[in-house]
This record gives sequence, C-alpha cells and structure tokens, in this order.
Amino acid sequence: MPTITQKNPDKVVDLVFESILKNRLKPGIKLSEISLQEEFGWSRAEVRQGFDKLVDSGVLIHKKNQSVRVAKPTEIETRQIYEARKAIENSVIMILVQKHQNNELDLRGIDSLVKKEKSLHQDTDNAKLARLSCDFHLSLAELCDNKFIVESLKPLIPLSALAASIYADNESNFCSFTEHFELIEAIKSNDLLKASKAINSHLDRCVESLDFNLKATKNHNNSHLFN
Amino acid sequence: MPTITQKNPDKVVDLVFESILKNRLKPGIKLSEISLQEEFGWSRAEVRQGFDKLVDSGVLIHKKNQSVRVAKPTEIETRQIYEARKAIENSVIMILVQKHQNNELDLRGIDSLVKKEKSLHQDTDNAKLARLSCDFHLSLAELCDNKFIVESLKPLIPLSALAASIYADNESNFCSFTEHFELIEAIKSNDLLKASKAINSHLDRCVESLDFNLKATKNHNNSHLFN
DNA sequence: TATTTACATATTGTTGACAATAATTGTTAA
DNA sequence: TTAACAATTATTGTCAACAATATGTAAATA
Repeated sequence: MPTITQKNPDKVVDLVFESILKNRLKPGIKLSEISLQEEFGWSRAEVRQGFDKLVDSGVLIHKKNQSVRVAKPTEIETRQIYEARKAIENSVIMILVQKHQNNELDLRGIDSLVKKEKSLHQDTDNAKLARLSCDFHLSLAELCDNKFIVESLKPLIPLSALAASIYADNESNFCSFTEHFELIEAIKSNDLLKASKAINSHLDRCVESLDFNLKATKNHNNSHLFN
Repeated sequence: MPTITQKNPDKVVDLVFESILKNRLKPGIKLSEISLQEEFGWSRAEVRQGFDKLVDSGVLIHKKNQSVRVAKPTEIETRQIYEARKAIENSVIMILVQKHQNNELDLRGIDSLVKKEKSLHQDTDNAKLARLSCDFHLSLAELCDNKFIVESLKPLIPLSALAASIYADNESNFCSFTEHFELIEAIKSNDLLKASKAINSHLDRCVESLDFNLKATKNHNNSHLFN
C-alpha cells in the first residue's frame, strides 16, 4: 500500500471500489452526491469528481440529471469484461513467468494471500473470500511493475464482482482458490504454456460458473452501503 | 464514428488526443484552463473536467496549483507503455484471427486505412502518416467489439505518440506501414502464431527504433496548438 | 552583471448560490 | 381503488466569485 496523501475524489473512488468488492454496493443502487457529502464530510464537487472517474471506468452509470447508479453488467458485457481480463491477465502471467525465470520475482506476498484464501475458505466467510480473490488478481498485476497494465485491469475487477453479485448462485466457489494455487505453481515451474493455460482456463471457468438466467431474481436493500 | 451528442469535457479530451496525434501538442507544453475557455467558449469547469480525465489516463500531468502539462514519458515509462500495448494488442489480434476464421470479420475499413498509409508514405507527409498509424492500431481494437478492450488501449496511443515525439529521430518510418500490411495478411491467413509474432515484433521494432539519448535536444514552440 | 527581494499579474483551488430537472408526495376524479 | 394530474421536495447542472498559490516583472543590492 502506498502511503501518498490521497485527494478526496480518489477516496470516493476507493470507497466505492471497496464497497463493491465487499458486496455492500450492489448493482443498480443509486448513489447521491449529497449522501456521501454528509456521511464523509466531503464537498459536493469532490464527490462529483470521484463519481466522474467511476463513470469513466464503467463502474457507475450516469444519466443526465439523475443520480449515478452502480452498474448492472449484462451477459454480453460480462463476457466482454472477462475477455478483456483474459487479454490483460494472460500477459501479466507471461511477464511474471519471465521475471521468475530471471529470479526477479518475489512471490511471498502472493503466497500468503493464497494461504489466507485457503483458511477463509474453511470458515466459509464469503464476503471476505470474494475480497481476497479480487486482491489476488490485482496483486499479480502489480508484480509486473507496470502502472499502465495495473490501471487497465483495475476497473475490470469491481465490474467482475458486480457480475458475480448478479449471476453467481454461489459466490463461494465462484473464483476458486485452488485454481489460484495452481496458477502460482505454474509460474514457479517457469512453464509459459502451462501458466497461460492456467490463467485462461481459470477465467473461463469464472464465466462458466455464472448463471445468466438468475438476473432480476435477487433483490437488494440499501442499508449499510459503505461499511 | 458514432454521432452521439458529446459533452464538452469529452470534446476537450478528444481535442487534446487529436492534437497530440497531429504532433501539435508536444511533451511538456503547458495548457491553461483559461486559454481553452477563451478559444472554444467552454466554461472553466468543463475544461477542468476534461483535464481531469486526461490526467487520469496519464496523458496530462498535474501538479497542485500549476497548469497541467502534456506528459513527457521517460524511457522506462515508454517501455512500460509498449509492454502494456503488447499485452492488449496481442489479444486483440488473437480475437480478430478467431473472428476471421469464423467469417465474422469485416476488414475492408482496415484495408483502406493501410492503402491510405501506403499512398501518404509516398508523399512523405509525416504528420498525417503518424496520425493514420495510430488510427490503424485503434481501429483493430475496435473490430473486437469490446469497449473494455478499446478503453484500455485508448490512452496508450497518444502516450506512444508523445514518446515518438521525444525519442524518434525520424518519425516517418517509426511505425512502418509495411508491417501493418503484413499484420493484416497474417490475420487473413488464419494463422494465430504468425499473427501473434507479427504484432509483437511490430511493437518491439517501434521501441527499438527509438533513440532514448535524443531526449532534451528538441525544442518546441507553443503556436497553433490545436489546429 | 548577477542575484535577490518585493510587488503585480495570472492561474488554479474551492465554495456556494441559483437554475434546471427528476423524484416524490398529495389531490382529485373516474 | 386506481389513474392521472398538480404541487412539492430533492437532486443534479452550471456558473461565477473569491481565496490561495504560482509566475512574471522590476527595482534594489552586492
């Protein structure tokens, strides 16, 4: 975690991202500028700037003169999101294998992440598990030391979480920690092809495990959105 | 080209992108909110919103209380930019080959783009050629029908142009149209591996053709920034 | 001449006010 | 009761004013 001082609009972005990953902010929920202004003491302009960024990344939807809403990815969009993730993350893994081959890769952070996933899986704490799973994918990207790659992937993670929130009947095994483990093993084995197959099939299985007929059956309440 | 009505902040973004691709806006140039306000009749707030987006994408740099400046990618950043482009564009090409295998790909637009490149190359019109070259890469991405992929790639194109503006001694053959032609041929041959090699080596050669020692030798003037 | 200092100007940062629009509530009539 | 309409409230859209900061200029000093 970088400790650079963060402007309030960026705090808005992080808050919304975080709340989505925690499955507090669900697809379609309305977010008013004033509510955040009052809850966190930020000015309307600052909240608005944060919302603008989130709209740009596709995580929030904005129609003129209406409050922004949390995105509700359609089936087509969900498939596009995962296609884009495969595009980026496959390259991420290729870069990491090459780094590992050159002994330039420190996987200790990732290892401990997977361990945490394993232990939480036994406790069946779904919310935290989903959160860790997202961290896993973003942490891999960050190991590339390439901010452009990280920024490309970043918005796709909360979007995936939103898709899961709509279409995953059982979010616990939606993004499997055993596959994460296998992926790390593939990197450690310095086998490009094996690693490529691991990430692709992992992301493919994430989509396959979704049931796009579940759609509107889930209903959500608006309490305790942010914590 | 979609003809949806565009808000002024987005017009600011497009204007800056366009001016960079035309090589009018060069690395390090200062852009004041007021100048754009006066030149195009937009309000300061609108210009500011556009600038915010451009800062997010890395195309503009913003230090507190100072005017935004056009980014000056360092050597390391330039290599990262192209690494990210390889990540995304390699997947773009893979998707296009698969589409072509299924007869789902209309390459006529791209074909005519490459033809234009060829003819302009004979006229040695550098500015327009560089512009077309950028269009080529973005058009390929758009053929994927995946807005998330397009949005990931989009900011990397003007950043590449800025890098070229600093480090390319001769921008005419910096991004070679013959390689673009070969790339399209590879897609048409339905050969995944050939196409993958074509895009990777093309982007590699773009970086290799740069001279990172040229740096500060070029000086720029500030007239006629936008047209 | 070169450097510093003080002053004046220009630009950005922030906020608040007001207008425009949407969402909600209330009322009436069928 | 329900539907349609009107009135009210709440929220967003826009802009302008002022404060804070940086930049540019010119005088003063060594």
